[in-house]
Amino acid sequence: MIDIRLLREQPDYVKTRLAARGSDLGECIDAALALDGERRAAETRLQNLQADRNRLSKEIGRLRAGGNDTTTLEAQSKAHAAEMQELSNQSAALEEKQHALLLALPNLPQATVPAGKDAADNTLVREWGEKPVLENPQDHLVIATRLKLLDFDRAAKISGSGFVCYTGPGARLERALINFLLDLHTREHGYVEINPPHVVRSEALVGTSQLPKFEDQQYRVANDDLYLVPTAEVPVTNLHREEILPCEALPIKYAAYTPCFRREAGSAGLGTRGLIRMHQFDKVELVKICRPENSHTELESLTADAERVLQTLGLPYRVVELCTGDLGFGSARTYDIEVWSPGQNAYLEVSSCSNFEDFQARRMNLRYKAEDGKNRFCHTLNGSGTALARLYVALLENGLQTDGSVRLPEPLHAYFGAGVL
RNA sequence: GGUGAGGUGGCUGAGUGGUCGAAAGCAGCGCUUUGCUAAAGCGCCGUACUCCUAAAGGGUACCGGGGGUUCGAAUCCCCCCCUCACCGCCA
Repeated sequence: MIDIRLLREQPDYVKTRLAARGSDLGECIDAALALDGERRAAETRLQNLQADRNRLSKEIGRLRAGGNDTTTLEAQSKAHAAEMQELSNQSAALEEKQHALLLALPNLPQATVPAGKDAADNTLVREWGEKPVLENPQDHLVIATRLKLLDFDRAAKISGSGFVCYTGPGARLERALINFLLDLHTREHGYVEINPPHVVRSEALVGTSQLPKFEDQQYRVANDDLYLVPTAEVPVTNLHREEILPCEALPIKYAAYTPCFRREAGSAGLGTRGLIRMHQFDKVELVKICRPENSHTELESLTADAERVLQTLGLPYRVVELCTGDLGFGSARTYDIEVWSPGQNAYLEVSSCSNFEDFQARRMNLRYKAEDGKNRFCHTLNGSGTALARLYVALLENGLQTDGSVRLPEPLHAYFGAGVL
């Protein structure tokens, strides 16, 4: 959520920065500012009346204690009751409208984020690894079907399209990847492992800005008004919602595995074959909560931690920085890590490492107590430690041998128990 | 699903309808004493909004949320939410 004060004091600055995202939010901002003015006028008037009433009430108390008559003062105090009621209703209504508008505004991109319209304008930051030379690259779906790792047809029977059933060694490999990632991040990168609830309240989704704007992307459990998590970012970031953290507790680093549920309503990509885009997928997420002055370097190290996964597995990848037009709703800056997929002959996003600055923290009222005693908003960051389905794709396609088998990278052997599928 | 107990400032925890924004303690900050540490003493120490060009300084609101009673509500009444405990049912 954008600071209303920034909006009030530098509306044009906010407008130009948001305009870089490509959607014109000028009207929305003007509306919020107009409401702000109205609200404050009503509040000021109300507060003056309240001050008046408080003074009279005190006076009445004093007089009564002395046994004096107070009917005149009581009448005076009552005189403004109707107007006060009206003003109070007004300012509450205005406040609510303004809040709704503010929740609908995306985060400001950082000044250094390259300007651009869509993914085509993202900038290449670095590349790593050698693409394997394959005589006959195959799509992961072909490989997985031959090796009986996945069963899409039966998954569709029980859950509909967009779901997969991992079978036999296929299921075992998925489990191996989860363990491998959690161990890597907790043992070598200093993250604390979290296993959060997979179903959350709406407030949690508001906190990480999936709601109110992206309601139609969420799976809702109607009976209890709960939501299936679209990413572990939601429960894990919200762990400290409404808290004031001691400054020495920062940075907080969490790693969490959860399945992720997304309706992908209106998504063109859902037609994609295989594992690339599904309603349910596994992910190991990294979340950091840090001090504002450190969030810049924390994003770099978060990205490095996520890259380390691919380096350890020897999978070629590249890092791109998202341009202003491609940036997610809550993000001020994002690096995408894209793994090479020989079967698609393209790069696939596996990790999205974002700095939300204080955008989420303001929504969650997540603060820390600074050395000077002031409570300040934290900065939050996260990186999808890896969308496992796409990592899975990359492993199958990059590890394909001439005999049709798939060789797994050595670091996985301890988890999978065999080097070859 | 049933019953009970609770929700007060960063934390713990008092609070009779009228100087209660709220006792006390802890934590924090400052000062004094001290060679250092420790200890002790004294003082300061909530948040949001708002008025003011700004500072200084005012004002208002906030004791889970929302209504109500009242000149006046942390305190009385109603509804809701949440937390905890126990019981039942199921895994």
